[in-house]
Amino acid sequence: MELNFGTNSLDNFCSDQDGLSLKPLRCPAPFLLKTYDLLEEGSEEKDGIKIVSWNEEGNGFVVWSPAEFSELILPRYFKHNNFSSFIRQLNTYGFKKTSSKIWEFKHEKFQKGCRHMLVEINRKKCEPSVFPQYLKSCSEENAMTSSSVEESINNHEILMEENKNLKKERLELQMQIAECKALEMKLLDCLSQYMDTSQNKVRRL
Amino acid sequence: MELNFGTNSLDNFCSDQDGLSLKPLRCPAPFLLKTYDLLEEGSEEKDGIKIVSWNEEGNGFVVWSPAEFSELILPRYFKHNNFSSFIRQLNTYGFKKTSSKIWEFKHEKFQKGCRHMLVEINRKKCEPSVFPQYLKSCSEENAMTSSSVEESINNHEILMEENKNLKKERLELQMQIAECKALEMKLLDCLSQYMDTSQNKVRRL
DNA sequence: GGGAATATTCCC
DNA sequence: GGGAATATTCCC
Repeated sequence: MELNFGTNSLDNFCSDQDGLSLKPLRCPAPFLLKTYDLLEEGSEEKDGIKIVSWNEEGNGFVVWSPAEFSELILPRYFKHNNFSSFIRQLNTYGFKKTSSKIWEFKHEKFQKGCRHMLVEINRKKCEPSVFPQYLKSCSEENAMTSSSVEESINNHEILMEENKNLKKERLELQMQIAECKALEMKLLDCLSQYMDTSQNKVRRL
Repeated sequence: MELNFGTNSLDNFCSDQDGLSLKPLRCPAPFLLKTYDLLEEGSEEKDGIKIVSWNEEGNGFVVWSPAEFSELILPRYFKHNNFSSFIRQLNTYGFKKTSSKIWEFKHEKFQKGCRHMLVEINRKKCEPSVFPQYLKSCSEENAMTSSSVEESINNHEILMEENKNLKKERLELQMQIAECKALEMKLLDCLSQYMDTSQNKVRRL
């Protein structure tokens, strides 16, 4: 079974140590904590050969032996033993592979001795571009060489599929709009605050 | 580690048995297959006491002993040993708890001896409540019962109409988003200009 | 029970 | 590398 590393909570707020002032403190994502801890918890070795470690500069890490890493390390920290799933997560959090020769990964905010910086690493949101590719949902099935009944059923299914996709797309667009509106509010808020501040500044002078 | 049950693929299409006609066949979701198999693979017992089994009528199943079920059964089929995660999945797929006294669950399409019916069980889609749900109605009409030719034509026209409207709506939403983005740009511009201006003002004073 | 975030898988 | 579906977790 999986080890438990203190913070398993999925939300990003923790209570303060003193238990009184409940100022919301950000917690790093579980994936980041586990990956960091995995590097700190002893230089992982097998038969005297390093499996995974921080790099020389301490500003990245190297998986020296992906096979051993997947088999021995991953299942101790995650619910799987697939190297590719681990990579997928690294990408999700914006890590970059630095070399085509070795499995070295870097992220500006992922550095040896800087566990506190992990909070600044954010999961990438999937933000569709302003005009999404509605070309994708277009159905391009030509294989209707059978009787007209089948054909009609087939057409029906294609229509249903397209319909379903359109509804999904609509929802996504509506959510995008909501996000835009939220951002507008923030900007307006920011603008008005700025105006206040600088007016005061002028007044004081 | 987890057992592997034939179909682990996450997409819902399988190739035909004969390997020639590649008509897409739906595969049940992994969760459903595992839950079904878990019930078929021997009456799970511990010390002569049933842990989980089909109910009398074979139209549902009962977790007789949640503690043993979580500890012994779940990790053999899933990547966890949490009863509540299992329940969460059941809810996601539309199962209903039938009693407040025992952990019995039913789904119309989940019946003993009917593994093939699992394909008809669909995951509930999460539609955020922020927006009006005037889209919730049409999703699962497969059963064209009797003199279905006229009906099918009728349905077809309705679908076409709905489809057309959806595309129109999409365009409108995309335009709304474009406007939002433009406004955002203006606001940002305004903000930066304002900052410049007021800094200059301060400098002059 | 279900919304929503993160994790894992599969596919392009 | 990343999109998208399903799985798992956490919270209300």
